[in-house]
Amino acid sequence: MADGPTNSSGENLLFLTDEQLRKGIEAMFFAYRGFTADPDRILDEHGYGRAHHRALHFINRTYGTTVNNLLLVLGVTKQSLNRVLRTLIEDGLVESRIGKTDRRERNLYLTEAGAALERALSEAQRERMRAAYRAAGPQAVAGFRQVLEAMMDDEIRRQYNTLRERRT
Amino acid sequence: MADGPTNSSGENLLFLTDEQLRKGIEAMFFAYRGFTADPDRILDEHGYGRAHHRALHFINRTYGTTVNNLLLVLGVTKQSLNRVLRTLIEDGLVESRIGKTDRRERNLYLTEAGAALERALSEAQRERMRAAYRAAGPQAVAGFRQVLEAMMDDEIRRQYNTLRERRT
DNA sequence: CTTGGAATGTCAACAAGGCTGACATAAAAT
DNA sequence: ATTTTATGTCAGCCTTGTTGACATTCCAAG
Repeated sequence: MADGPTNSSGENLLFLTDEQLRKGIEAMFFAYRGFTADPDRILDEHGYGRAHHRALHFINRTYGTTVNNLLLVLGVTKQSLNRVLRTLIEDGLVESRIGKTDRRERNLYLTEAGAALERALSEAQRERMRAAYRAAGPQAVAGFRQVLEAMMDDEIRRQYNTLRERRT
Repeated sequence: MADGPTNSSGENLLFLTDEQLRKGIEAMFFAYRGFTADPDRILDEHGYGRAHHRALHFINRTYGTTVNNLLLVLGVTKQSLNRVLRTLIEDGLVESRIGKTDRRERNLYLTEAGAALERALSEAQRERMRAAYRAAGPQAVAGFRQVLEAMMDDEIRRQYNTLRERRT
């Protein structure tokens, strides 16, 4: 099952052929397609795209976040994010309130309808993730997370690690 | 390290909270960004996008593949693929030969220049994958691959499994 | 053999969502 | 008080997805 010989501590003896790495690359590509497939279907019914999903997800996660905050996490330009936000606000899924301390900022919140769509999307995605986790087992899940974390860019990993438990 | 209690065989006792699953979802999102970051930079210098990378990758992998074959793997429409292929052919990175047995088909090959770019792209991507694998260790890598496979759609998993070793 | 359908690939036009540039407004600094 | 900086919005471009229309080639039914 392991991809090469190891010593007792399981470190430093990974012999990785280009072919093994290539296989990993393709696994990542194909798995990501599966990962987005279910929410994509739901989004399509509502006339939205993946960009809307990402926005809903992170607004839900960090209640009252600002536009600036959001685009740091999403890694897109504010102009690009703005288009998506505008439609979500117009459609009544997101509420944008002028900042209390800094009136340049806009604090973002999901409305009831926004929260409902977010729930539907993330439930579909969680369902697939849950099934994959169940099929692979807890040890595999731990390894999965370790490799993914190691694959992130450094600043992003910090972002990722500052997630804290939240109630919906 | 495990995500929940397990019995001796490590199966069937995964208690997955929504928060744990949400963390996995975000890990996937952020890791995929890292995964594509290095090739994206190279592509940008050449005026290409991710679509070109995918085409180069799979043409390299399955030498002489047809357009039809390719778009099944890539999961896009032939019209979309065609635009990308056309530029690659015009730029002399890909050669398109009329099929020998079926003259409707086009067999696709990388030229020397195309192979060189593919090598540069995949080397950058492999380097990140290699670093992540090294950091996480062989057991984690095995788990990573298991979860990714479980996350794919069924037909895609078949595609993925029919990969065979190839020399560049 | 011919003819009608199915398969393969190309061309055209449209939509989503990236991008940069220009700008209004608010805050901060000089 | 005025300049500089930060946040967010509006306009327009480009890549890459989409569907529709079509030419070519193959194959099967008559």
